[in-house]
Amino acid sequence: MPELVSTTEEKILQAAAKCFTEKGYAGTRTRDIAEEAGINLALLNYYFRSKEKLFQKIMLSKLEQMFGTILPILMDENTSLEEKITLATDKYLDLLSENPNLPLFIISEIQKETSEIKSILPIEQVLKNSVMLQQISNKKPDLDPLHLLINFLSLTVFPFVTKPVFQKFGLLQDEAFKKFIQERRTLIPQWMTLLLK
Amino acid sequence: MPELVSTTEEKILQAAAKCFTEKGYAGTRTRDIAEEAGINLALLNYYFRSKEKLFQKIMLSKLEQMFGTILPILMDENTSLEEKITLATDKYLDLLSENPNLPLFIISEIQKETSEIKSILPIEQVLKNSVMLQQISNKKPDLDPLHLLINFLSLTVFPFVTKPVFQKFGLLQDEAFKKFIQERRTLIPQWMTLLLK
DNA sequence: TTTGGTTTTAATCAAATGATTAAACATTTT
DNA sequence: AAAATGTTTAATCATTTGATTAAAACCAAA
Repeated sequence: MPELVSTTEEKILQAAAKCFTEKGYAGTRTRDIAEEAGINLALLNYYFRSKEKLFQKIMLSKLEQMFGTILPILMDENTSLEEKITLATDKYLDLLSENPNLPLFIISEIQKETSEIKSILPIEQVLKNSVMLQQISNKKPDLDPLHLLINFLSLTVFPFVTKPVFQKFGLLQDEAFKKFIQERRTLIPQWMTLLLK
Repeated sequence: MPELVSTTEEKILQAAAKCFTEKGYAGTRTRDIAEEAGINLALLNYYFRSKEKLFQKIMLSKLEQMFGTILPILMDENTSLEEKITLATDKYLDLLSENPNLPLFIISEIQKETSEIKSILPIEQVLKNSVMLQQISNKKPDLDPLHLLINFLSLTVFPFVTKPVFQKFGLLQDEAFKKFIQERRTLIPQWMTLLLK
């Protein structure tokens, strides 16, 4: 969804987000970003000092986009587990329909990354004490609740991660994929209910 | 599992597989591969002509590893759906435990790739006519069987794809992850049975 | 031991790439 | 308007990187 771009800085950020998420850090040349943004190559360094620094900015914003959406839902004390699941399904399918390669970008860059991300986003503590994990444990005391949380993420996120594979193999083109995701919007909560029984 | 390496060609192939799967095509320098293999840089070109050609060889072998394991199971006319599921779960959890970043490598490189992979691996026809999809359709005539196939792949493969993320965030270290996967070996068939009811 | 092919090495090339610089241009301040 | 500050540009630098070359080392057959 092309936002209205004004300042040079914003143009660079948007172009960088596009290049990095499509081609990864190593596969993106600073000249790609400059061209995509329609600016002079030197401006990139003028505004962001280096390719690495620019990348950090993009990665951080993508991490916030990815986890900022779902964490508040998982932490909410005032909703039931069922409500959390339908809410999270809806929010995530919306977010990922708009940003299909958001998860793949984060996953593959984190795998390559050597630096410490833990410090900027303390997911561990947040997740371990999350209300949702508690609620799952209550329903299924005999099972590590992480299984069901990962099942939920799998059912929701995995289709987007593998989208390029299916499309390259001629399976599930754009329209069909849209319909497919639309169907899962109601199916995933039903499936999760079954798994929680 | 470090195989016994003999010829130079094999050393290069193994080193290339390691580098490419860990750092991707763009993130790997031919010098990395040479160093990892303990050979002179020029030998890489002597044996494989170019980085690109070497990469194609690795990618093809990884695709075969990834799909060669499961396709025969999905196509088998002589096993029930339930047997297929337990068999495929076992085979895949074994394969992925040995090669944790196999799926992420294939997915992210295919996403970046512009070339045509369809021709070398005609997944589409194979999958669409697979016995397993038929068997799923028989059990759940009202649902696109692709949903359940993708659910199965999600439950099985997704944990490995997101492994680096969880580990970077201090969640699920090596031993815990092993145990986690071990648990899923029996859980996934149970869950699939529920979803097929 | 010589011969003839194969494999390996060190040195080097050309292109690509991240970054910098000095000057030009634009905008704001005085 | 002039000066000062901020932004943009073209040109260039220094490294990195994929690839090549010519010579050396190796090895099996004669």
